[in-house]
Amino acid sequence: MEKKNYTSQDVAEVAGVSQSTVSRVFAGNTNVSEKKRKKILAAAEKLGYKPNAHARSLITRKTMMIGIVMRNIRNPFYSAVLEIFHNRFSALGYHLIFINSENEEIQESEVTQLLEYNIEGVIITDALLSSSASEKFKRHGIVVVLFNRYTEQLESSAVFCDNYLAAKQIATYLVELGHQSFAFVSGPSDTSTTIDRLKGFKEVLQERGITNLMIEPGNYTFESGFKAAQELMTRNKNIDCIFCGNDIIALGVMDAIRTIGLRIPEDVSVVGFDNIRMAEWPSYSLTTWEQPLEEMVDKTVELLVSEIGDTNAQPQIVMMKGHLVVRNTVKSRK
Amino acid sequence: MEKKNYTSQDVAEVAGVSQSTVSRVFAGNTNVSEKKRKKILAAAEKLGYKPNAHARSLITRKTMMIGIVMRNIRNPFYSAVLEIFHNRFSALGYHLIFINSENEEIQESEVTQLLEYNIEGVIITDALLSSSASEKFKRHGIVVVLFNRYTEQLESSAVFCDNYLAAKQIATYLVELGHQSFAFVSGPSDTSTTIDRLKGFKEVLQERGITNLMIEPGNYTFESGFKAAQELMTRNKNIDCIFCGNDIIALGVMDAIRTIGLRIPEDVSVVGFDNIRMAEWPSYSLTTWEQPLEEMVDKTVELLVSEIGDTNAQPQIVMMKGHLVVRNTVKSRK
DNA sequence: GTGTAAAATGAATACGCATTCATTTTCTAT
DNA sequence: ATAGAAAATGAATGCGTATTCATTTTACAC
Repeated sequence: MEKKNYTSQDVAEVAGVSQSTVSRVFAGNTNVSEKKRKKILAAAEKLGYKPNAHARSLITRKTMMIGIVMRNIRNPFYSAVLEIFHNRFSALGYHLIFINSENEEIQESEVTQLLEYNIEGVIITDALLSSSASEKFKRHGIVVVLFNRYTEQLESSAVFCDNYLAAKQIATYLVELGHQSFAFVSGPSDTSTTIDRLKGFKEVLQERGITNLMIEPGNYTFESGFKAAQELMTRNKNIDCIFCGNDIIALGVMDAIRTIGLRIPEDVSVVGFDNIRMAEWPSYSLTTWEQPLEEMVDKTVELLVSEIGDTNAQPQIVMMKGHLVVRNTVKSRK
Repeated sequence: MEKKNYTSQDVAEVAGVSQSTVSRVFAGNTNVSEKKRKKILAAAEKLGYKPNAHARSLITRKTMMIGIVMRNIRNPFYSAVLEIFHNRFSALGYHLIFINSENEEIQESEVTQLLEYNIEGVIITDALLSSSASEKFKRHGIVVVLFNRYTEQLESSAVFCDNYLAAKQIATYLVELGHQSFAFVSGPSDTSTTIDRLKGFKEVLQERGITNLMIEPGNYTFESGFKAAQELMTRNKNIDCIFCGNDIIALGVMDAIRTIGLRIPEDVSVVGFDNIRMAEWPSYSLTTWEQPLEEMVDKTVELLVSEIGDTNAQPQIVMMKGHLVVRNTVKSRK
């Protein structure tokens, strides 16, 4: 059993044609007679020939590779994101190089590796993009699109939910249902999602003259939500609603509250963000904000692909809406 | 702002040396004088040069790329698996091409694409490997290691938990606590995990002369667990324990049972498999079997890397143990 | 200083393919 | 049948690198 990787030259010899013609067949070039095409395909089949993507990319300058950088793949929201991105890119013939950034910021070495592979674009989800990294990508003509994030400098395109507006609507909803004492469990304080969600929430409360808002830091994990809720409820027993930076925090918050012996929503209302699948599990049945995940991914892919084709495209910011999904974790207190 | 991708030739000209010498520096070859090395690095820095991985792989015949095929990334077990695999391979300088197989079996087109990229190895997790695909990989000298799976023909290495033994111990545990009426919610019936877990469970019951075992099909999702439990409990109200094919099924089963109005573990005991993080969430506190995830990944990586280096390595089967994690979903009925 | 071994260097080449350009073959209109 | 256009083909070339081989430079012992 041979393990040799056959080349287009080998196929050409078996088929009795030139290497050029073999190449034309596999590049989808139409200028090949049907007779030779069949001969070539037969020879290729016999040899088990497949084109070498690396040699090809050297000439075409297309690698059909996209980098996707995530930090918290264990957050079900991002598992779903990854799945959908894969489906979309796969359909377009692109391949995904998966990078799980262990640190908040994407690391230099990770950037370098992506550069060496000449990826055509990169999607940054819940990791931070340093301006140094951003510049490197730009310098090498690699398209960057931020997903569920944006940077102030608007140096790369970004697709995200209007977190500010969503938080305002959630706050309004809670206020109008008669809640009095508010708490917010945040994600990392340097992420745009956290900043905007807090900002919108705070603003509405201020407008309504409500001052008792407690803010507890979290990091978008169940454990941080659990701890935050314990902390909050011991510091202030009057809290009657908690807005959580994301769903996974909300689940932790709910478990903590129940562990203390309080009931949801009778004693405390809880609202999440994302609408991950678990939010609708009967144990939680969480009222939350649904991000239009599929549409966000679609738009991201669309932006990325179009910018790959266009060397001097301008960065675009796409903000989506989403909507409140009412389940059973909020109670009217009027 | 130039967007040109500079080559080793460009660096050579700036540094006043030959292309060979530049290549030597970036390939880590030591035969370069310190003086020229510095000049070259300075020139490379100035130009923003980076080696081209594709051109390099053409010569070295090493792509440093590994394919990882998963089917159900939304199962938290596999999110964790992906994260750990990435960490390990990243440390070794390998890159991960992520494939989310939408079908049970890895598709021909996916195999072809991986082949064209000359990946050095592929890890198949919860997808099925057709013998046609397996043969293709083998034919092209691509190492295959199955993770949490194996095939009867032993044509590729595999790392998995001893599901048969684990299921036997779980069955024994339940029997000795005095349970009388058993149910099993399975995964897809053609996976080795399902087959072995069912086999071990069944055998112990037979040994003990217990015949009332109900088997309900599932597919390793929450929804399937939920539905299965509804079905089981309406068909047979006496069931006092349910062994679930994996944790995510178990969570669905628990929610269904509680929705019906029964209590866990007072009315029904539930046991899962995997020990995903959610299993220890207070809402569930699931008794389950822990798979030694990190060790399994480590072993898989070790096997893969060693087989990459050794063209005629023999397939190895590595079976690990794991252990029961007792929480609060099983009650003694004696 | 000379002679020799070792280290450093550059020219040339190959990796596998797509593409350009020149040439040959086939097709169409008359 | 023949001119002319169109299609098909092959030879040659280059993508960016690592590596071999021959040559030059340096280091070292005497």
